[in-house]
Amino acid sequence: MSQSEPPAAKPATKPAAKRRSPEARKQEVLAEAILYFADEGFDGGTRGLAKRIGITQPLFYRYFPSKDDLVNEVYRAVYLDRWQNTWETNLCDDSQSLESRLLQFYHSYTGVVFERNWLRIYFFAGLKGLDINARYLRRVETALLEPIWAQTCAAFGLEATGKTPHDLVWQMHGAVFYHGIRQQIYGDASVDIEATIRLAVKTYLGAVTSMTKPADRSLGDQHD
Amino acid sequence: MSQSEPPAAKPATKPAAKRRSPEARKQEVLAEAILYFADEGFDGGTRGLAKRIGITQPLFYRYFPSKDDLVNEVYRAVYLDRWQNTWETNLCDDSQSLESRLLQFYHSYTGVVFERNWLRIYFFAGLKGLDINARYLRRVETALLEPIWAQTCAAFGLEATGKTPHDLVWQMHGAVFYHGIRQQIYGDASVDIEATIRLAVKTYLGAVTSMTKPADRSLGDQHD
DNA sequence: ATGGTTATTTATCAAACGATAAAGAAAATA
DNA sequence: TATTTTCTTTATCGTTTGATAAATAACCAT
Repeated sequence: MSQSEPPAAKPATKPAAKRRSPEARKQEVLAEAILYFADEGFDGGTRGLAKRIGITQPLFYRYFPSKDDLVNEVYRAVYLDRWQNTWETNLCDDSQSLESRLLQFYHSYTGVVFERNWLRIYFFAGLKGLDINARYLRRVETALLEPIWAQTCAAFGLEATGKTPHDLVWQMHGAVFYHGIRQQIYGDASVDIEATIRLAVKTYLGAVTSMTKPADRSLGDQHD
Repeated sequence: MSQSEPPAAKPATKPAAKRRSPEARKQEVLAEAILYFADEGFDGGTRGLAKRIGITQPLFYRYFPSKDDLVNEVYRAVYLDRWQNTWETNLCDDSQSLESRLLQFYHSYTGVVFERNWLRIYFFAGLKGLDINARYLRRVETALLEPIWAQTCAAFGLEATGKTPHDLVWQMHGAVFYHGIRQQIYGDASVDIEATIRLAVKTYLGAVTSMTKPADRSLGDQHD
């Protein structure tokens, strides 16, 4: 720890944070808070976060009225700001095959969602009972899964049964999402994510196909 | 205190916990701790837990050396003790069809795992970086998913490619597990769990079937 | 009843928490 | 340079946390 400061022997008192504009400082705090709360959970102390940033703890209260306000801004930054509207529009773009649209969507979606900070904060919030998760899930359903099912019905000539997405869509989505959980929450980074996506999409389309021709073959009744 | 307390009217001071045997008391504390930590997370205070049980806070330290020790016993009680060896044996019972074995297994498995306390503690532990989750997941893989794949290969006449379960098994498992997450973590209790199980098993068997007859039909390449 | 054992409580500690007020120091203005 | 502004720190408050020691009270054996 013996850092040799050029101008004479510094008393080694404190680094002291450089003075910054309120705008820049607030952004810096927010960015570091995302990393910090993703690591420690929302019970992480403000002093630990301050040390990580290199400022003193009371400085937070110049930029955020309370810790809760900081936490809420973290939510907003992680969830709302990372939502890509291209997901929805690309899913409905008829110029490509449904399969390639799904592959492309999940490639982009998992690129955002299967990130350590995103997923951990998502579960921290869910366990804390904040309505953020339920609202996000509803948005996923209406803005992503419902279009997926509608597009599927259109591609396969099925009549859409109301707007609610078929359970098969939830299954595909769950299979992909579970991969991210294994990877980011459990720390199991074994399998390739792209392979999981390809298999989930292929299985989904295969299941829908076998829905269209009901008497394809008696599967599920074989007694080995 | 030169004053006489009214002898009749109960002072309404404190209930005072009834004296119990160490064995019984420890079990009671452990049982309540499971409920408490599932609600509050592992950062829940020992005083809150004490009030819930109806004892005073220092009494914990007669039965558990520290809070961490109590937490560890909660893990053990929730994960290890609820594991059913019948899962593994029933999955390998050839007298029933593979489909009914899978349906029966997931019915029993989700009955244990899709319980609020189990799942919440599971994720609290996972987010805290405890190795419990990784170990449990490895047990699921070796004791459940590998047998499922082996049985599947046997039923369909496939040669098992090593022991590692095919990704299709992970997909089925993930689809089912994701349902529990939506239900217990996000609070979305919309769909029926049994329907999810049936669909996941059916989709899995269908996908395996289409693996056996490769040129069944060109699925996944249709341009609507 | 009497005395010993032990389950439980009261009282208390040191540390860490979120938060506030006042002092200090860098930048901006004059 | 002198003065004002404002970003940052020091010092501190009140509360809550996990944990310990000593005092109380219930049970058991005699």
